[in-house]
Amino acid sequence: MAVKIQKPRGTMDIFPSEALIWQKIEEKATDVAKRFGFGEIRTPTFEELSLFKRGVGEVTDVVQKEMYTFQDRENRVFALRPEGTASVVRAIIENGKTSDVMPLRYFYLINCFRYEKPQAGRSREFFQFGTEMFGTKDPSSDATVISLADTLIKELGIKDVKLNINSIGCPECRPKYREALVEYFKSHEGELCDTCKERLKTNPLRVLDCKSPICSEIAKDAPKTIDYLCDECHEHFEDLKEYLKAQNIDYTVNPRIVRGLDYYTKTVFEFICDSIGAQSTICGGGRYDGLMEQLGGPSLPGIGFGMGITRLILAMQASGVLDEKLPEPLLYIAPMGKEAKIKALSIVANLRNEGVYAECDISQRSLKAQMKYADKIGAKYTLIIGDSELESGKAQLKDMKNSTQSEIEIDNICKVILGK
RNA sequence: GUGGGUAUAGCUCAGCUGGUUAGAGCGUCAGAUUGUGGCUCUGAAGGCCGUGGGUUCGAAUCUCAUUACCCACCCCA
Repeated sequence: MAVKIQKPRGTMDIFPSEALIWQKIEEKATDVAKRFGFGEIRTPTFEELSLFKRGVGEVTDVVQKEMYTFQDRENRVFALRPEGTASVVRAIIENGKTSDVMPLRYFYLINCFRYEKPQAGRSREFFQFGTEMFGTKDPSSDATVISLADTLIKELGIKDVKLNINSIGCPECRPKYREALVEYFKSHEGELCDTCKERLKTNPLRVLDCKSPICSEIAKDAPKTIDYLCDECHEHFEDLKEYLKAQNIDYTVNPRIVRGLDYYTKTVFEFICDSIGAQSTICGGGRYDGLMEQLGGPSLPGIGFGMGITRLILAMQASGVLDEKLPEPLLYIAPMGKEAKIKALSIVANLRNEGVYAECDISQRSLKAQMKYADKIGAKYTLIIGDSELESGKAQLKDMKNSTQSEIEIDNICKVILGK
């Protein structure tokens, strides 16, 4: 026997009944994005490795230990995209979209790849709905992008979601904050967990959202970014809060949310759903005013978010709103004999051309088996065509729900069915 | 990368302290007097018990390794 081949670790197979949920989310996301003036953008699945190094940040975990990189035949080094933003920025610059009407607004539905250890809500190939807006630094644009995410989450029926917002400042004010933070944690260095001792040197901001009880207790009294914001960032954050209120969006200011991608500035936010396990962030995003310039484009402020599709599905399951059903045929035709089969195929073809889901036997099954099959696939009506029916031109149309039959002209079947 | 748990039929699971041909329910397919589904009944297909070593007269059962899955850390969507 041949050796079985398994799917790569952390990937998934999706079959029709589950794909329905994906389709619903994709349709809804596309629809909501459209209402906010966002158009779809599609970019390559892989890019030059250096794009992500420069875009996401050389010292981030994502770039340092989670990328799928490879060389092609000419020894060019590429990486499967670990996120969507860097590619969009690259595409905007490369295609001169920076001369388009501002703000630029794009959304995407993509697969991303990160070499991680799989767990609930986390896989190696994962899928996200993302949006990017460039060309406005006004806080009302932050509020608009957050509203887009909020609208989609609500329309998908997801319950018990909390919006956390924070501001992590700009290159102007962040160094001062960082300094104060390091100083504070240094005074508690002995009590911190080992990873946090390390983080204190590499990325002190991350100590803030360590989940170890001791660290989080210490972090409670740590200096807050919002107390160290420069005037501009402070005003931006205050305005954002006002604009969120104006749109009836509930939020919590959480001074401890810190994003792991380097490009964020000022506003950062997360939508959190606690009922789906440890990976509870269903949407994360923020402002990245320096990214466009960082990647060789003009200085254009930007803001956006990413939403994990599988996490949305988990959240929808937890909210009990998954009721998608596979389509059921309006008509099933059971032909007896070749002449009848020819007739059945022609009727079914006509109905399909009219946009109706119809089936007839394609497996040489007995009549009894055909009726069973029609029942299993949920056919609304069945029609049996045999020699006598062909001769008389009339047949019994059976309503499968209440078992009633009515005589119809075979040549009229399309009209009758379309009227149902 | 670090921990903990799990692995028997397509699915959900039995299988007592190692003992002959490996079990159930559901599902699939086929039948139950020749052209009518749902209920019931009968039958069939489908497992080298995740994979590879070891202990033993004998391993689904004990042991080691490996792979995958689940959960958590980490990180993030």
